[in-house]
Amino acid sequence: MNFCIIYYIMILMITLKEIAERCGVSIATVSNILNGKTNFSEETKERILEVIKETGYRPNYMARTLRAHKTNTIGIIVDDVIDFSAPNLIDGLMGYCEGKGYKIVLENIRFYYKTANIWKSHDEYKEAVNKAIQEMSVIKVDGIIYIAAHSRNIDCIPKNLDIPFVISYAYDDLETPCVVFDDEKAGFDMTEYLISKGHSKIALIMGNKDSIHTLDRFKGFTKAMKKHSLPVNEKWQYYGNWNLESGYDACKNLFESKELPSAIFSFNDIMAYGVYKCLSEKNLRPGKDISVVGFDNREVSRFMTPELTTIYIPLREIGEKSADTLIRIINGESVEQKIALPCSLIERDSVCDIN
Amino acid sequence: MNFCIIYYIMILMITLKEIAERCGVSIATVSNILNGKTNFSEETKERILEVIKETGYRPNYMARTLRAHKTNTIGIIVDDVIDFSAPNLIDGLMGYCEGKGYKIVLENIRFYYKTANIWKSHDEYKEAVNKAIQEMSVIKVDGIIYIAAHSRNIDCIPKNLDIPFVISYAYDDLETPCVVFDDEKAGFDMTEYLISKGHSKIALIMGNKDSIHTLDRFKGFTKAMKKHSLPVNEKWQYYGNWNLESGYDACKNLFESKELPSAIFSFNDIMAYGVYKCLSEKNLRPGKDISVVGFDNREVSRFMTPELTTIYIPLREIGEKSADTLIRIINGESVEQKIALPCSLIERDSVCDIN
DNA sequence: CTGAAAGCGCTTACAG
DNA sequence: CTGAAAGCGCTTACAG
Repeated sequence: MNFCIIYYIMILMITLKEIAERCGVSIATVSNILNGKTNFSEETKERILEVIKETGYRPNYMARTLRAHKTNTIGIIVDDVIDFSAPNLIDGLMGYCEGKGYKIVLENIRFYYKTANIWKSHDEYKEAVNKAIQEMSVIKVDGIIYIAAHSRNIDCIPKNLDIPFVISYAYDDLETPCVVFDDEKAGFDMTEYLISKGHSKIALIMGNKDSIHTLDRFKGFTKAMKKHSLPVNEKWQYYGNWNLESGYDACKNLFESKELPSAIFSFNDIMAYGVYKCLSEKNLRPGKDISVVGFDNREVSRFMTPELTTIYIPLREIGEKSADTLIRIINGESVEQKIALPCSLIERDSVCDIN
Repeated sequence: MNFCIIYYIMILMITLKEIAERCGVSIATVSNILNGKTNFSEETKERILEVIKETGYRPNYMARTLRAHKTNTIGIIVDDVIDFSAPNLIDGLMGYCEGKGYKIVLENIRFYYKTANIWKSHDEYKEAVNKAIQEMSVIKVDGIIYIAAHSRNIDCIPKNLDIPFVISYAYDDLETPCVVFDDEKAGFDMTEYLISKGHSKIALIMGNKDSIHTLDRFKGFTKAMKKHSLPVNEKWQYYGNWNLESGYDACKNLFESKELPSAIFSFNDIMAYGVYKCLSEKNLRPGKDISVVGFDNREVSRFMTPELTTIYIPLREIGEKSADTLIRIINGESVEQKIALPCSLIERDSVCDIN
């Protein structure tokens, strides 16, 4: 039965005109009823609705939007779909859009892939984003959401762009609305958690020095330490580059210090895994001899032994909020310029209470 | 400079008519030149191309496709973007389409999310797929690719659908072209690899009993054993459900056998991780006391200690091949009905040579 | 080599 | 309460 209806649409391609003929009315009448205009006799209205249902008629999208200037389509430009945060972000976003009757067009910049293999300069990246925006503009999307792979200043969105635009997981210099998560608070919360477990000697394995994520998490850490009047040992602060090896190396260096910390706060789960590796070589047990925490709640964090205490980033929620914000803009409502969603701490078994 | 061009398009919205006026020719002439028709005086052609470039004119997509019936858009219907295989599949596919000048529209069925939370029956799923296909048909995509989350008979594609259609990562009863990977050969290869390392006593921790993946990998295993005239011990064969716990449980049960195998072939990496867990409780070292191999090459396989030997599934290649197949169909070329891409074995440190 | 005109399938004032 | 008509921005025979 379902199938029959589909056949109709695809093979017969019924038009407004035919519906009108079958009902003995004008196409204007059918169109108006279809668009929810009122003031029609119940009789004609019912007859038309009946025929529409029978035939499985669906308006021609191209014709409609050629006139009506609204496509009910939202464009997503994503830095890279293979980034760990992208799927959940996209899922949250699409789930929300679906509920509101929007279609999704996707452009994949392939940021990681291309920076590693193809792109020679930042200009090339900018050009790719511009091209993506142009594509979106050609098909007249109602709005665009840019999904970044990491927090940074997105500097390639044209000023005065007349398409509603929202940035997800990053921000820009202009007044473009953005939805991010609260790195600083997460850094603060994790630090306070460690302190609550009796840890005052906390080592840091951070990300790249110029990363916004590094900066903000560090700010949160510092605030928490200050709040509890705890001294911060700069010798225990390392910069990594988010990958396993850098976590491993940092941990190794750490053990050359005279005094050792009781806990290691790694700014992502992958580096925390490097720490585990290093500890195991030294016959030290994470969560027993020394506490370790991560960030991101990557799949690997559940598979580590002991399971890693970490920070959950509300990816799905960021996606939903981004979509909500964009749709508000489309509808002419006012929105906050910057929305920072809170993370939450996932307590597992990698921290011991030394109180 | 880039930006200026964009502004033009978006704000001024130049039309064919205006180009024609500026050049002192008819819109038909401009349109024809734009569409690569020949037989025009070099002079007019140059003048028109010049003005088009100057103004940054781009044809109105809606108007063009309303007439021309080709959208250069491909629809992707994906079981679930948050499935582990989806991002690379999508990436491969989009990379290929981009190169060929196609746009991508995405529909996310949210298979896992919905089966777990919302969907009550298979019919609801079918309806969702039908709805997605309808949406695609309304916007007149040139073709559709269905990306499945696991191999199975996709039974909800309308027969005689007049839109080119390709199934990725699964297949159907009809003659719909599909691109999958060769589970059986991968099972065979892994088994032969273990045999080459001196293992003849091989335990199996498989997936669900009715899974195509389970069936095919098992078939490959059996073939390899037979080829080398090795006996198969059915007591060492367990069915899991792909998750950590089932791998753990199977391993635990295995150790109640009188005789123990020298290697365990887990049909995915996650269950292999459960095996690692179980072994560590028994103070047995994977890769030393007993060999373990997995399947999928999930991120976690690189993070296990010792790193897991596993099977790489050519996700990106499947995506590319699917796109290639679809575009061939769109262009009226003939294609193979079923394409099975080979996997490859990734040798790491979880197998010891006992020759 | 170039252009007038019909038409793709709709929406939207406007008239009655 | 309903409909004739213009028009969205293009493409495509067809005529010259």
